[in-house]
Amino acid sequence: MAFSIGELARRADVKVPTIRYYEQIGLMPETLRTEGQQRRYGSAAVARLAFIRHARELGFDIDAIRTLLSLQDDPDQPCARADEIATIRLAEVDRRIAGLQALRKELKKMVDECAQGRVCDCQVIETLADRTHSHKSWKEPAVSSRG
Amino acid sequence: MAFSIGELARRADVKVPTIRYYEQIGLMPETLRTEGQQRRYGSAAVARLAFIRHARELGFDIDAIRTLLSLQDDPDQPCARADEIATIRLAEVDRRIAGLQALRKELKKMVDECAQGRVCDCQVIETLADRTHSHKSWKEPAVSSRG
DNA sequence: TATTTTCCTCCAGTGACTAGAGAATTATGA
DNA sequence: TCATAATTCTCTAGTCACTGGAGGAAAATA
Repeated sequence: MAFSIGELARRADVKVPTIRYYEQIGLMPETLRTEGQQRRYGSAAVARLAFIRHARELGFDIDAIRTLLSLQDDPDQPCARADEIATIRLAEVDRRIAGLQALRKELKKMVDECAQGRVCDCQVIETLADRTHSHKSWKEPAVSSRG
Repeated sequence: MAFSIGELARRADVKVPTIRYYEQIGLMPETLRTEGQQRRYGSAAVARLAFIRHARELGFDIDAIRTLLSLQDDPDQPCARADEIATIRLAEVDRRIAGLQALRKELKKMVDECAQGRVCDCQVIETLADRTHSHKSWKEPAVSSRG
């Protein structure tokens, strides 16, 4: 019932530096320390961290999670605010899916039509260079490559 | 046929500091300057910037775009490399769409089932707190809020 | 000419981590 | 009990692709 940051990391499936980062920005509370200043956690920390992780997976940003956590910490409030956050996020996800599907179509066309010849006739390059293409205001966020 | 950075920004629909940033990282070449050191561009710059912008919209990262641009600059090479980049990106997009659709389903369920009561019975909070939920390895990148 | 607009460089900040240095602490095996 | 190995500590800096501001100079307009 008092385990290390590494153990917490394993149990909640979150990296160790990420836990320290969450503590630093106030998402995770400061916790007990050993005499040697090492952090020790209990099961509540696992639950909270799992909550955060899950919310991150669902694409909520830290600020939204902060609100969600404060709601969870004070469970007698009406949940309209939590619902609102989730609803906003849902609309965002819908927009994103639509954008990605348009993107997919274009990429597919590019790849399919590439004649595997010289660059001068390459459809991939052609398509990208085509300024007559309709520009949507939608923008995809950067992709973080992870192993 | 020699316009300012602001005009280029308008023509390619890219912000002014972004153009300077692209020059700094070598995506856009250094360009002519006036006596007073102000940048001047021609139509080639518009085309190149539009190419970059379009590629970014399609979710290519800067490194991929660098490769694509070097291919475009040297159009006698085989286009297998460009095709490969686009193919990799297509697979990535497919994965992303699948992930977002799972996410969407979960969010929808959360919102639909929220009884608009107290937080203690809120489905949104419940779902997020539920550690029995199956954790996928897929992770959505952070959302940049833009106006 | 006077004013306004646009431009310049440089530096710092964003979000959500991730990685590394260098030292201290804890756990394990003989 | 001690040596060693694994883990942890703090602190700093780096990632990506920009974005914004300060303070000043140049260009465009009235």
